Amino acid sequence: MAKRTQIQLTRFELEIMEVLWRIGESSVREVQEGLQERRRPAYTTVQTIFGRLEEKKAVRRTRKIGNAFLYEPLITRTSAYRRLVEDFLAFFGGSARPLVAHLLESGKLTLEDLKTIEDNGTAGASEDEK
Amino acid sequence: MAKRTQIQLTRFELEIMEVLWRIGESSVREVQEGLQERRRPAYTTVQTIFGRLEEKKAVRRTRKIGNAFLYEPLITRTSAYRRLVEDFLAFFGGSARPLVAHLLESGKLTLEDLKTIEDNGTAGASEDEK
DNA sequence: TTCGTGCTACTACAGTCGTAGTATTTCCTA
DNA sequence: TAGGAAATACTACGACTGTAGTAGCACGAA
Repeated sequence: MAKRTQIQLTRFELEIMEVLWRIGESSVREVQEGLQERRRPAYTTVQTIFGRLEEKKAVRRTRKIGNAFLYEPLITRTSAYRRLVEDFLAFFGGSARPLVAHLLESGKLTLEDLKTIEDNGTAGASEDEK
Repeated sequence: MAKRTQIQLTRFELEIMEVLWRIGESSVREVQEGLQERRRPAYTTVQTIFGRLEEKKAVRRTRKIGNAFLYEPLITRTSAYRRLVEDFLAFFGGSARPLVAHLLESGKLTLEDLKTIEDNGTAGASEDEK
């Protein structure tokens, strides 16, 4: 194991990152405005989160425009979700199969879905880093 | 929707419940001893959690043996996990498909797995309440 | 050069969680 | 019936999260 991308993000931190991944390098203001209206906390709240994301090395300041800093993501979307999923999978003994089984049983997923995923999937997985 | 079984349990609470589901109605002491040795907190810690589980209406006291209370689960394993899964799914837009897609992409799940699940699954889902 | 506006830095706070100690009560046993 | 063991009841506390206020600095416009 070389590259520890094992950063644990909270729900809200992830929402912030989501915007950052979408619009790329940007200021606190831009990210705050990038959040959907409902669920848009105060500017300083977003700022606080940026501080925490910086500590966690999930983002970094790149430069200053006017008197505002710009931030860029330091981790990829995929790696963040990887961590999230792994943690979650721990509830199911660390293995994905019981989870999928549960999803089927509870009707969250149908056999149709699986078929579709099988057909589409895997081949076209690009878009992201390793 | 009739029966709100929407109780949110934390990791540790779920571990406690897991023991309770396994061994059935039992005392704090029994549950504590039912936890695997590593990861076995102080007796009073388990007790505290039982208090919280009681507040959340996830367990209730049934009777007293000696000077100890017995507890029984008020919710089923399935419903607890349902809630857990739903919350988690929210990260993926509430739908299971993107999650499964992610699992495949990240290698957590293989196409073999899916096949197996498809073959076994669904038919034999019994074991639990509605 | 002086303001005003916006941004940063710092501080705060309540709720949840994991963790456990202490004080008090309750039972059984000798 | 008195004593000790074990359980309960209550309290605490630090880390983490979501939330935001306030003080002060910086930059651009006038």
